[in-house]
Amino acid sequence: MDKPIRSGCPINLTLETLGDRWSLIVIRDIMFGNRRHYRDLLNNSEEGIASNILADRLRKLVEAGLLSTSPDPAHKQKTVYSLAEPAIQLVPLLAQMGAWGRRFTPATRELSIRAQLLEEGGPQMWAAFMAELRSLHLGAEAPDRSVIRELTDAYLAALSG
Amino acid sequence: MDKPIRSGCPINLTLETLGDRWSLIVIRDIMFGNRRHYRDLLNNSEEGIASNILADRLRKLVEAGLLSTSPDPAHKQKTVYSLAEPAIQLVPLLAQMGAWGRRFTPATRELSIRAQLLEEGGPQMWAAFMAELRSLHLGAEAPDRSVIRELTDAYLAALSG
DNA sequence: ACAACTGCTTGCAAAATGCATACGGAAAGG
DNA sequence: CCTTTCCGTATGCATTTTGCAAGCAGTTGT
Repeated sequence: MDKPIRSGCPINLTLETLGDRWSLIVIRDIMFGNRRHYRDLLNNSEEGIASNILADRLRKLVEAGLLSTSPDPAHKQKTVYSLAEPAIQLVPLLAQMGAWGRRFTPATRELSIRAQLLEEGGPQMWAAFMAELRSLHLGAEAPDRSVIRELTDAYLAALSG
Repeated sequence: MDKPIRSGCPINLTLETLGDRWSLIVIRDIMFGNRRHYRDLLNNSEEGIASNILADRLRKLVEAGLLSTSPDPAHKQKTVYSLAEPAIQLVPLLAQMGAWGRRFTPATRELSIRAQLLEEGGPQMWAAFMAELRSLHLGAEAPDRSVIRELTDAYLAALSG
């Protein structure tokens, strides 16, 4: 059942886990958009992910230990998807991806604001963001600083500006 | 001919450029292994890339401005592949990928040594590495520090240790 | 002269992706 | 209640991507 590992190189293994067009998109939406349900991820997907692909990726990411699921107490049919610690530690990777994309791809201004903030904030801001994610997803204590609010405010300001 | 862009998000655009199983593997081998020719990339591939996939990726990466080609003065049939500036600026991204893979995947010890060094070296070491790559690939002046040698020495030591 | 090597292509099978539609059950609105 | 909408998927099917083996015309080393 397990597909064979191509090599023990950490870069290769990261690619074998996350190196497709959708896995990191799903994690990005959960992380930055706080989308916790399947429908939320499906309908508010900026890129228009297909329903079967989304279901498949969620299943694989749970299997790989990057996400966890729990029933939604407020709605018997809903499943809540949460980031596990390995996914939370993708913050620096996603920050670098945003930084690179901002420089070398035709990213739009509004969608680049958050990447810019996260790049300028550096490792200190990433750590604050991860602390906040541990609070939102793992039940850790809430930190003082809300990076998500900082990012969202900047994004909304860019939209209206 | 151009495939349509799915969204202007910098993370998505980075994935559309590099988010497949092989593109970053090819860049990694050129960057860390200094493999500059097609056969070198094909035969010394740790992961066993297929010849048609390699040819396709090299073509796409050149098109995307990440690599450039030049004739090899010493061999009329050989093409030299060089990293362009956008690829050199993937160093921080690859460093983060190595760091994540080292923590959360079953990476082998020997192949993780370089990732560990690059992680511990931090942005300062990344900058030195990029300066060295600009010297090797873009004809810039040679820097004092050779990060490639540091990495290779550590790797060879790990092999024999 | 000849074998080995150069970058790359071709044919073809297998797998992944994309899209529309369907699902049984649960919630929401009248 | 009763109907509509919403829930997280599954299914069928076409298209695209990947993977593997073999081949090719020209160049190089022996």
